[in-house]
Amino acid sequence: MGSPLYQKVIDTIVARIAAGELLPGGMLPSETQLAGETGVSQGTARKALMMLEQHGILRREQGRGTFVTARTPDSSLFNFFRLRERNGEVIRPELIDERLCQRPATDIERATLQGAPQTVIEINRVRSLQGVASAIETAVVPADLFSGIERRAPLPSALYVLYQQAYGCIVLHADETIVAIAAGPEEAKILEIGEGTPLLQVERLARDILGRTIERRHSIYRTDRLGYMVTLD
Amino acid sequence: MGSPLYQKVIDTIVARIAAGELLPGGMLPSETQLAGETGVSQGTARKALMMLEQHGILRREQGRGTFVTARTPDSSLFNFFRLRERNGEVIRPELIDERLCQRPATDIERATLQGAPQTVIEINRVRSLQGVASAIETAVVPADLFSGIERRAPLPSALYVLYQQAYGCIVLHADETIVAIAAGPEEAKILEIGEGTPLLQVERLARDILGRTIERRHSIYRTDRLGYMVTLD
DNA sequence: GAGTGGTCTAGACCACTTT
DNA sequence: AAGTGGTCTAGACCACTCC
Repeated sequence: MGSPLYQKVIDTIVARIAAGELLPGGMLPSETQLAGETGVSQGTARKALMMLEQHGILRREQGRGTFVTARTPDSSLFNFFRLRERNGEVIRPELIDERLCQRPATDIERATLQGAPQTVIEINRVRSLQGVASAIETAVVPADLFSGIERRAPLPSALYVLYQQAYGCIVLHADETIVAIAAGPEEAKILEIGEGTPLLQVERLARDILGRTIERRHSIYRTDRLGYMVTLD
Repeated sequence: MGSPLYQKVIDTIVARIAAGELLPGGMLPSETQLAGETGVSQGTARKALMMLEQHGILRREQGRGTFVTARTPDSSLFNFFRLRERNGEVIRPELIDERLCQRPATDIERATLQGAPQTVIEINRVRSLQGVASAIETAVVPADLFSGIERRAPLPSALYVLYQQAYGCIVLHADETIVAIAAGPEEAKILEIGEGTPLLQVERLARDILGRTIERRHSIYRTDRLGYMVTLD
């Protein structure tokens, strides 16, 4: 094998997390223990741990230990819900409507979602921000990967916490395409705005810790008082 | 001093780059040389170099050496111009109009831009994408930091390359706020669209290698055929 | 072949947290 | 006091690039 030793250590840790042996929030063995288990030196185990920390998979605290990053409602909100007040403050969205349905996957869903699923679950939700209906979200996930999710309704506000806790899918990364659209009759009615009002449309592909695309999400936001904040580097 | 040794190494390298002693694209001394110069071990110098590589400030190539990241027109386009075709392909924008003016800074500009400038340069440009006027950009920079920039008109398409090559400001990071707006009479005329057409408005604060906010940028995009692509993690 | 970064080891000491 | 991660060192060997 041409891969470095630390990569093997990384792979075993990621596999253990994905398999549920290491639970989010749980503590890993110490550097020396891990080194012994995997047959490498402490420095090499350390390198693996530091790389996983930088990927956001682990959290390390001096004097305490190394822990699996838990996707809490707060961290999920902060990382993957990008609507902010104009001054940058985080907003707590409120769920005001939710519908789930199971349906055949479209071609593009089959082509992009993990496992090329024949069937998907579609989750339609409307969120209210500061008392104003402001977001229409449609999440689509493979039915086989998230079997039984429809029986868990009503779902928590932060879906990614559910994905992690109930299905072991830790969402770490998302690619988004943002465009401006005019409100159609549907959106106008739900958001209580005039037809033609400019809205932000965000298409998201979310990937989990294993790099699998596990969700397609289509969101529409009112941005008359709020802004969608992102970072480039 | 309570700071680790590698931080000192990082600081000296960043200072040398900011001072123009190390030019973008230029090669740094080898790990062992750098270790000797700064009085640390090779491993410590290595750690500093790796951290700078992860911040995008350096680029390391096995067998060749370590180089200062050069902001080329291509890399600048790729990193900081996020309009893409719907399939994700990069687009080369064309400059079709440019105006510069010098004016007093507004309160918010003085509060956010490096050095609390009294005077700023405003750069207004219109870009065409695939033959269609599609972007109206307004960049505002401190006049003292970019003195004489008005005499360089017409400016290159990639402003960040100019900032780097002529003024030593290496832009590495940007925070953006995105909202949907309706085209007003001005935008409608320039972009040859109907008033009220939904447009994407992006407000950007760009920071350089020293963490200084050196540019405020206000961009308006047609997104009827293109999309603004970003990544979250 | 000489010089570069990439990997790996073994061990030392420090700072912090917990008991 | 014991255990954890954080820093630092010194040295080895490998893979790659360039001459």
